[in-house]
Amino acid sequence: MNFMPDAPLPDPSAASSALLKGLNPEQLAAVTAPPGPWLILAGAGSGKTRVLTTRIAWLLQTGQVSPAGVMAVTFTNKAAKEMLTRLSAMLPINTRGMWIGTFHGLCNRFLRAHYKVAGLPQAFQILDTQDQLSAVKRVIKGLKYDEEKVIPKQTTWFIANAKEDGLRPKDIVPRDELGRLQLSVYEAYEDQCTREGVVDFAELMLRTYELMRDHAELRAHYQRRFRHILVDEFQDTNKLQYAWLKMFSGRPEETGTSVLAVGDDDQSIYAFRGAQVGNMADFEREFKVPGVIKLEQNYRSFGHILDSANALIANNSRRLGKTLRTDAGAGEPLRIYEASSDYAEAQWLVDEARQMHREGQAFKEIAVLYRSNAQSRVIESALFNAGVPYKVYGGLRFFERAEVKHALAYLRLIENPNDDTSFLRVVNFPARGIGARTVELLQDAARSSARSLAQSVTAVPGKSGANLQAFVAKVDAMREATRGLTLRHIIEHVVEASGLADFYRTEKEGQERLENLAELVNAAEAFVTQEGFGKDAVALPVDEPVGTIAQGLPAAVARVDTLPDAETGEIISPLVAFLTHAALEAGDNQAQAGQDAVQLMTVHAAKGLEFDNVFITGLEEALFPHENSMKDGDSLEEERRLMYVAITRARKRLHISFCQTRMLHGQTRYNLKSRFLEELPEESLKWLTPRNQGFGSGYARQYQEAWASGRGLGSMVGAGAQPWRGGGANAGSSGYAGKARGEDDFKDLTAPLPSRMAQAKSESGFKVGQSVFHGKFGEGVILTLEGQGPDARVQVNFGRHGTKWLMLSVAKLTPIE
DNA sequence: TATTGTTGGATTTTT
DNA sequence: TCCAACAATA
Repeated sequence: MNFMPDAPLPDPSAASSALLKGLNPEQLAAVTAPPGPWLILAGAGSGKTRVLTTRIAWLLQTGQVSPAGVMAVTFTNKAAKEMLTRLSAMLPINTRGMWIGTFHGLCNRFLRAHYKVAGLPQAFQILDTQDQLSAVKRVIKGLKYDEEKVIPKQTTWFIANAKEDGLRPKDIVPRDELGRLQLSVYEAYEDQCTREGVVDFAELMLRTYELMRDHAELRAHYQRRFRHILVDEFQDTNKLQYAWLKMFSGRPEETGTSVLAVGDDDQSIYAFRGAQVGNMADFEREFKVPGVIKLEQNYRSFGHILDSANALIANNSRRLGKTLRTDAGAGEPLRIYEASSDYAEAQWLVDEARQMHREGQAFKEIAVLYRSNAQSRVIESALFNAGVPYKVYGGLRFFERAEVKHALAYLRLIENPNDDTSFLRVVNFPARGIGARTVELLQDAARSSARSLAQSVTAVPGKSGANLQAFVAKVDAMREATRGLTLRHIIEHVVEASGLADFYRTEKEGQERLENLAELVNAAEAFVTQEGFGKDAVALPVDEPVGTIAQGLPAAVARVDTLPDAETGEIISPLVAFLTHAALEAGDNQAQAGQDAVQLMTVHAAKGLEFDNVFITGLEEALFPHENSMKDGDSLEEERRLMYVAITRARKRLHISFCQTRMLHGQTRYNLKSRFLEELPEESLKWLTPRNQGFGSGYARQYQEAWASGRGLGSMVGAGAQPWRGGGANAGSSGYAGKARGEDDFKDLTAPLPSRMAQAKSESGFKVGQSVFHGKFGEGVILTLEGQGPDARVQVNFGRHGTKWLMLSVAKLTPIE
C-alpha cells in the first residue's frame, strides 16, 4: 500500500532548487525521499543535520506538510536548537508550530497539555538526577532499609531501568531478596512522587508512552496529526524511546505517517545508559524500510584521518556497514607519540599545542580528548604552567550548582509547598536552627499522617516546631510578596528574602556563588524574552489543527513546550515554565563563544563536535579500552566505536599519544599501548618516537628527559595554587551564558519576521486590578497582563482557587463591575 | 552546628 | 591521589 498517494513527487521547481543546491546524490535522495519509513545511515561529518533540516524545509516548501504536521526529535537541547536555527534561516516560517525538541522536552509539552488525563498537576515539577537520588534516599530511610544493602544509587538505577523497559512495579517479579526490596522502594517512590507532584526524566517518557497507549482518542489525534516524524541519533534510542516512537507514528501503512530515522551504528557509545543500537535493525525490519540510504561522503576530515577511522572500525562485527570517503586529499599523517609518563605526555602535548598556535592555529581549534575525566588533571596542570588558556568541559552545569539549586528550591516551594525534596534542601539552609533530629521528627509526623512536610510542621512540639513553623511562614510570606511580580523580581526577592544572598555575602568563598545567583536572574530574564513571556512578545499565526484536544495554540506557550488547558485556558506561570526549563536544560558547560582556549573533554563529550586539531591521549590498554570494558566483546566494540568517534572529530591534524607509566588512583601503573593503535593503518601514521620500542626500552624516557631539561619542567615547580580548582587561565567562566545565548542562539527566533509583525494587536479590554469572573474558578482579580492579540495572557488571583495564568484567547473571562 | 578526621571508591552520562 | 560522604569532635 502506498503512503500518502496524493503527495507530490520530488519537484525540482524553482522554489525548492535553492534549498537542494549543493547536496550530493545521497543527501538529495534522503532530503527528497517520498513519504515512507526511511533509515539514513549517516557517517560522521556527512552533513546529517543539514539533511534533516533541509528535508523539513523541503517538505514544508513543497506543501507536503504543514508545520503542525512535523515532529523532529533529538537527544540534546543543543541539537534541537541547531535544527530550529538552521530551519528559520532557510525558510521564513513559524517554527513554533512544529514539534521540534528533545524526547524529554516533547514529553513535557505533551504532559502539560494533557496533565489531567496523565494524573499530574499542571505545574508538575521535574526531578533531575540529583533530586531523584535524594528522593530515593528519603524513601529508603522511610522504609527503614539498610542503605548498605539497598544502595540508593543502585536503586535509582533500578528504577530508571525499569521505567526505560516500560515496567511499572506491578509488572516486575523480583528475582531475589534485594530485588524485592528495590521493588518496594520503587513502589513507595512512585507514591511519593505522586504526592509531591514531581516526575523524573524517565517518568516523562513512560507517562507519555502510557497515555498514548491507553487513550485511543489521544493516540488517534496525534497519529493523524504528525505526518512526518524525524529522529536524530537513532542509534542512541533506548527501548522505551523506540516504543514511544511507534506509538506516535502508529503502523505507517495505517496512519500514513512518514518516519525518517537518522543514525550511525558506528557512533553508538551510550549502551551503558540503555541505548540499543539494535533499534536500527529493528526499525528497518519492523517498519519495512525499502532501502537504507547511506551518507558516506565526509566533508570534515582529510584522507589519513578517515582511512584510520575506517580501518579501526572494520574490526567491529555486527555493523550495518559503511565506509567514509573524502575528496579533500590525504592530508597529514596522524602523529603518534609514546611518552614515558602521563606527565611527559602532557608536556609534549603542551609543546605541540604552542607550536601550532605559533603557526597560526587558534587555541579553540585544538581539542584534547581523553577516556576518563581523571586524566584531565595532569594536562590542565601542564597547560596552566605554560600559560596556555584552556577550558574543561564537564562537571557541574549551571542549574546544577548548589547555590542555584538552593534558589530554585525556594522558588519551587513558592509554587508548590508540598515539594518535600525542595523543602528538605533548604529547610535549614541558610542555617536557622533546624537540625537533623528535628527534620527526622517532622518526617515521622508527615509519614504517619500521609501529608507533606510543610503540612506537618505543627506536629513537632517545642522550640524546633516553632522554628519549622517560622520557616514555612517565611516561604508563605515570599509567596505573598511575589504574587503578581515579574519573574525577574520574583527571583530577586527570593534570593534576598531566603537569606541566601546574605549568607553568601558573608562567606569567604561566596563571591562566585553570588555571581551565579545574579546570573540566575539574568538567565530568567533571557528566558522570559526568548520564550515569549515578555511583554514585547510578538504573537504568531496559529496553525495548529483545531480539534477537541489541541485548540488554537498561542505561540508563546508553544515555545515553552506547554499547551493551555483546553477547558479553562489555564497556562503555567512564567515561574513554572522557568523551573521546567532549568530541569530540562541544565545549561551547557561550554566556554563562552569567542574565548580562545584549548578544549579539554572526554571522548563522550566530544561526540557531535569537530576541531581542526585533535589530541587523543592515553591510548593504553586498560585505559582505552577501559579495563572494565575489555572482558566481553560487546563492550570492547563500544570502546572501539568510542575511539572511532574520537578520530572522526579531527578536521586537519590528529595526534595520538600514550605513556609507559601513569599515575592512577595514587599508584603508578605500567601500561601497554592500546590495541587500537595496532588497528590503525601504518601508512597513515607518523611516529614521533620510534615505533615498537615497546615498554621499558627507556628510549622515550631519555628523549623526554633531554627535552625537559631544556625548558618546561622547571616552571612546574612552585607554580602556585592548583589551577584546576579555581579556573586559572580560564577563570570566571560560568557555564551558562545567558547573554551570549540571547545574542547567538535565539537571534533567529526572536527577530521580528515580517509575517510576525503583521499580527494586529487587539485591545483586550482588561486591566490590572480589574475584577473578573471565570466559569470554573469564579471571581478573581487581575494581577498582570502580558502579550497581545491571540498571545495575550493574564494572571488572576482567584482567592480560594489560587493564582492562575490564563490565555485570554482560550479562557472565558467576563469583567465584573 | 561548623570543623576536622576517617573511610571507601574512583569509566563514560545527551535528559 | 584525591574526592565525597559520613562520623566524631570542639
